[in-house]
Amino acid sequence: MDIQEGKQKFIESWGKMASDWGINRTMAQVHALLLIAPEPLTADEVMEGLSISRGNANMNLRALMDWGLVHKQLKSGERKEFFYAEKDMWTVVRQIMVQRKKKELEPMLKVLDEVANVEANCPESESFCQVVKDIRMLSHKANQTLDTLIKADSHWFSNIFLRMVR
Amino acid sequence: MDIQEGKQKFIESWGKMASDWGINRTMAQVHALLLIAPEPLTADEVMEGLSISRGNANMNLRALMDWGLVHKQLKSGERKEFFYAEKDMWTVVRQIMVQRKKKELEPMLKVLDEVANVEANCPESESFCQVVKDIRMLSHKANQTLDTLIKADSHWFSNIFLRMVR
DNA sequence: CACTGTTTTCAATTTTTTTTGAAAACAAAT
DNA sequence: ATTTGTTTTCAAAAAAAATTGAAAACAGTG
Repeated sequence: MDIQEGKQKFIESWGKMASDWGINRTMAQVHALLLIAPEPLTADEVMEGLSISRGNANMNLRALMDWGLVHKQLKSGERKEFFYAEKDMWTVVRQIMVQRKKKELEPMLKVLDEVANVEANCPESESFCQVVKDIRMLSHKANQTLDTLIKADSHWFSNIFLRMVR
Repeated sequence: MDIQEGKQKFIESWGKMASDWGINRTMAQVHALLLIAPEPLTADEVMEGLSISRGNANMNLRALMDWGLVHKQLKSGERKEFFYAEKDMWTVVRQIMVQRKKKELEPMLKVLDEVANVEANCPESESFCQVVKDIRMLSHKANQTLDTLIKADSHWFSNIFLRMVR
């Protein structure tokens, strides 16, 4: 396998994994392309590199910026915009946690909390209340854990892992 | 909100969260329905309860059994099959980790390891090699952590959380 | 202001994923 | 071996998600 093949494989694989996790495949491929690019790229280079349309490239670049995974760079003199990916992987992981927590975990927690108010008249529906209670507890724990991880720095994060694995 | 509304909301919300995470929404709704059911349900009750077709119900029940989240029960005398969900939430989480690790993390790791063999001639493509190296390390750590969590029992798991959050 | 290179938008199209439902397969009971 | 109640399969249909591309908007420049 040469470098070119390797890059190709990496981009594909990153896209595949993302789509398994409910993230637009192309968005992840744009991300991968920028991650391994030695220099910031223009929208045209992204279109070219992945054989996608201008609209698609633009939308996914914007989405990546919303996620805080990609940034825009303006080169003085140049009219074009350049894009580069955040390369610190701990920051990447953190941003993903921030976004998914906000968009997915928190709405679920809200519903669970609302539903838990029904629990007052619980005996009527034993198993429902028990399940809600358990999931609610687990989700709140997960939420706390995420908060902690998000605040943690990379070094601290490694420690956590070590402690768990030991 | 009454119990009935509460159940409805829970099923919807569980389905929404699942589809955000790349899991078939209906599969999660079937799961939710069985989770809160006080007794095992037949395929017909699932169809009825979620207004879905027989084929759909059957496929998603099977998928849930493959994931180890739902089990089949045969009642002696009865011709029909009954289905019930695993209700221990730690087991549910564990099974989900097992499956997703196998289907998603491991293939990605395999690709990263292959791609990493290119690293020998790395200086050619500095940023690519660096990114692969970082992601590879992080993924291997995540993999180890999952292995540990999967082996852990519920009590141990709570401890981990406490240690992290503290 | 008019020109030019660029980004953004979004309705229409394409692709992917999910769902349906009827036919086939299966299995218990007679 | 046939009937009966049930589950499974899978091609076709429907629904959802992603993508295109051309027009509009935008922003420097002369």
